[in-house]
Amino acid sequence: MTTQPKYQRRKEDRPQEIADAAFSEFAKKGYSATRIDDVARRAGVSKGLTYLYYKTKEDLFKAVVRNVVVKRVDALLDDVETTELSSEEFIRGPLLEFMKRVPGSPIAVVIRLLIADGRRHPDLVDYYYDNVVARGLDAIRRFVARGVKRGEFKPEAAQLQPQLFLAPMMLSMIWRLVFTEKPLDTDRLMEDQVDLLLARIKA
Amino acid sequence: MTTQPKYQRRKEDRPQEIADAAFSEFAKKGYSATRIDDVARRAGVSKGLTYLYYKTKEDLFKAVVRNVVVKRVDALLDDVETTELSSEEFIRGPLLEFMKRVPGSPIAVVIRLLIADGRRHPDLVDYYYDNVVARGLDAIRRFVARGVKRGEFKPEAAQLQPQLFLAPMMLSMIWRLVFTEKPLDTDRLMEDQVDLLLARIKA
DNA sequence: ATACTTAATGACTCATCAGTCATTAATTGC
DNA sequence: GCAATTAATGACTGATGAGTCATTAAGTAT
Repeated sequence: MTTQPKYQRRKEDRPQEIADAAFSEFAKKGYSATRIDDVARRAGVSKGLTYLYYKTKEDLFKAVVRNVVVKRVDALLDDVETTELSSEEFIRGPLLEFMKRVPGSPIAVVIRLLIADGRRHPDLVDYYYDNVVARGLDAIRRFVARGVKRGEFKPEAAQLQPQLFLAPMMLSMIWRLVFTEKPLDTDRLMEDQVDLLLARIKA
Repeated sequence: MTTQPKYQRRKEDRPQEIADAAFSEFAKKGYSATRIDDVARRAGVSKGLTYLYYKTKEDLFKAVVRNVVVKRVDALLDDVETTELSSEEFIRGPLLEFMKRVPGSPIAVVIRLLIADGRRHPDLVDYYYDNVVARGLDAIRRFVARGVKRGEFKPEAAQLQPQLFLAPMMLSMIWRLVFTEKPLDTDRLMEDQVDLLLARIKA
């Protein structure tokens, strides 16, 4: 019987594992109610190790948010730029699908964390705004402009605030976060908004 | 020179004063970052007195939410029932005005608290849902139904989810809470949504 | 005036938890 | 194999803050 080691050294994987565990804990309990001890236990490491890779709890929090955010946004934005679909088809297809997924995704969790604790982490809010919100809104604007240029949308469409597309998604997120068990057909909400908007802007 | 007393006994006013102070502190820092000591100082009383009127921090939190909520909702709902205006006039007038005020009002602060800490206070969420959300949604539904009956709206209007009216208000609230300094014409957002909806449902 | 009731105080306790660091042991290089 | 390196541990510290309670003194009744 070989004496099995108490642990293995895995300096490449630990930071990611700790960040993943932290995401789960933050998602479950929010920032301040989450204890580093719990994060460590979930990641299967000691408390001390967490501090080897992340100097403070705040550092860990920021790493988690950046982590979750960066991965998700790029795919859709690329899609917007390269799609072969007509504007209406793209909106009713990939864009709607994306929006429907958001309220149940980790993005919703990050939003909750930003709402709850954003004021204590202004640089994080800025980061999120620059990398998600600004880019997303800009993509919508360019997409609509392209539709106008192609003659698919009326010229006035360019005047619309892009947030109008996202408002039901936002409400759906909040609804699910707060009133988890109360029913709401969030998919239909977003479909109806798309209908309203397309009826208004289609050429 | 009369020796002036160190304090006055004002058992009628203290609870309200403490709740008001707590609202300000919760609004500024969120639930868990707020210390009872700060609440007491702001209310001009000692920490111990807070515990005379509110057994725990959680009790105080609940009192604050109920306090803010109850006052605001009734006025508008009465208005919906008794207005002499046509449906469109009412929507473009009093309803829109109300919605525009919400993102900057204490209601927004309560929403933030519910998003951040609602999961630890499920009975509070229920209370809020029953007294604000359910009543508000129901009022919109009845209002639309009345418009249909009067021939102002198409019959299909009754099928709309009332949340569609509120989505931009929700987004505006969150935007202001998180991205305080980033510009967004939240008033126009709500006006545009009302335009979209009226265009769809007007008879 | 005097005794009584209770609003109000603030020093204290106790639990929690972020962050430290001396120690242990897995791995690497020779 | 053996030493050097450093990933990883976990007991400890110090600060913080919720909640307590013995004490004080403002108001009230007699």
